[in-house]
Amino acid sequence: MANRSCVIRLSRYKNALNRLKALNFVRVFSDNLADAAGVTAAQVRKDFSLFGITGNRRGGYRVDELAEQLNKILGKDQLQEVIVVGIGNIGRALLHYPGLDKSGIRLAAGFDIDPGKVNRDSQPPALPLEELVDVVGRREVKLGVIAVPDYAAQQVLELMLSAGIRGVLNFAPICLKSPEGCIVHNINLESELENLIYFVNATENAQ
Amino acid sequence: MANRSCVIRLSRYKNALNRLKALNFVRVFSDNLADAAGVTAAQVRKDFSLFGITGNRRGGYRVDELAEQLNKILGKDQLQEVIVVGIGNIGRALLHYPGLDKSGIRLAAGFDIDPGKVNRDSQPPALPLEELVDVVGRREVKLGVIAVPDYAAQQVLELMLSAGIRGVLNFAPICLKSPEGCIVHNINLESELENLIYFVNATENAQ
DNA sequence: TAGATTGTTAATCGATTAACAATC
DNA sequence: TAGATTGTTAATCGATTAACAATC
Repeated sequence: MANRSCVIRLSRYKNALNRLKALNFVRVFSDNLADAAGVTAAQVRKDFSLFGITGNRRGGYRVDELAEQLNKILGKDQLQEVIVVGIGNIGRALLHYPGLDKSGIRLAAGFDIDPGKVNRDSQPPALPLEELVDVVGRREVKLGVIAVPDYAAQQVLELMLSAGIRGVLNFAPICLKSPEGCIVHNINLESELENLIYFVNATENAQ
Repeated sequence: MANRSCVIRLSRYKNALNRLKALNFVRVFSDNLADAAGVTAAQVRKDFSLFGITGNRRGGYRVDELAEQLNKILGKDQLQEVIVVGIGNIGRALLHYPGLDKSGIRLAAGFDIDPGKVNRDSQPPALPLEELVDVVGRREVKLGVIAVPDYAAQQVLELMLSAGIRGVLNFAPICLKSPEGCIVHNINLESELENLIYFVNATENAQ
């Protein structure tokens, strides 16, 4: 199994390929993809070999074939439904994030504990939290986003687990651990900014 | 200089320490912090030694001293101002992200190219893009967030650079490279979901 | 064929973990 | 002192890079 960094690179290759496809490119070399993704050509070929993806010696890779293989690895060969819990600033923004539908990801519904946030007619609909288990079970949703305050995040994760969610993106400012049978990735705005601050200071002082 | 993973761990230690402080803890062991951050105790001590942070053999670390040292490394000993460019769904959500002010980060202003988005009375104010260079220069802002559509991201980055921004968080769905003298971190919702999808499928098939 | 690019092996690099002497 | 925890060195692990034979 590949690691997180490797899969992020695959996403980048895939995005670069889509751009090349739009430009009617037929073939691409590991060198080209390396430039596009900001890595070395050896890295590109190594990543591909990990997934048994092969090209032609001397002829590089066929853009369409390669795109198809990467799409399959990244689950883009089938519709992926995602739910969002917490319809505050972040949750609402994610529910209306543009461009996801074009890439095979559908935001199925938002959920909130506040009845005032419910709106069954919006697209995607905003539903009461009590309906989460039912919707997730019925539509076999595998992915969820947590966008609630920190004190509610753990509870929401447990609700998602009981409903059958298998992968979670957590935007709440608390580090949730991946429980058995589920993968949780944490995205913390404050940590990201602190990271940036550290490196800005570090490079400044290095000069 | 530490790497990104290490600095993310420092943020986690810092957050755990703040919680311990609120509970009036005076001392903490590497074991405790390891549990809180989901790493090994050896990792914690190794991270600290990289920054010359020392505790007491047998006595662990003083919570207040340790918190202060980590805060300094992460720039939390001084106010950090941040600007946001692009007042769409994501930009607006980030501008009103709660809790940042409590942690020494101030969202100074939002900027948008659309005059209809301008609102000088909102908190933080929403200003026309033309005023970015002036505001950033006058207040010596070092950090910026990009929340514009993909086709505008590179231009916005260049504007930020010319204004003197040194660290950028890019939420636009295109991978921006760090130019000379500036650090860019990309956060791409689609890639994050693709990542999750890959690992969900990979663990499912492994069973 | 000659030349260029892949696919893979080996070498390098860096980060994490284990172990344990130092010491509070 | 005896016991527990640090700080650091060495060992391990894994990922990246370099190199080059295979081959289109």
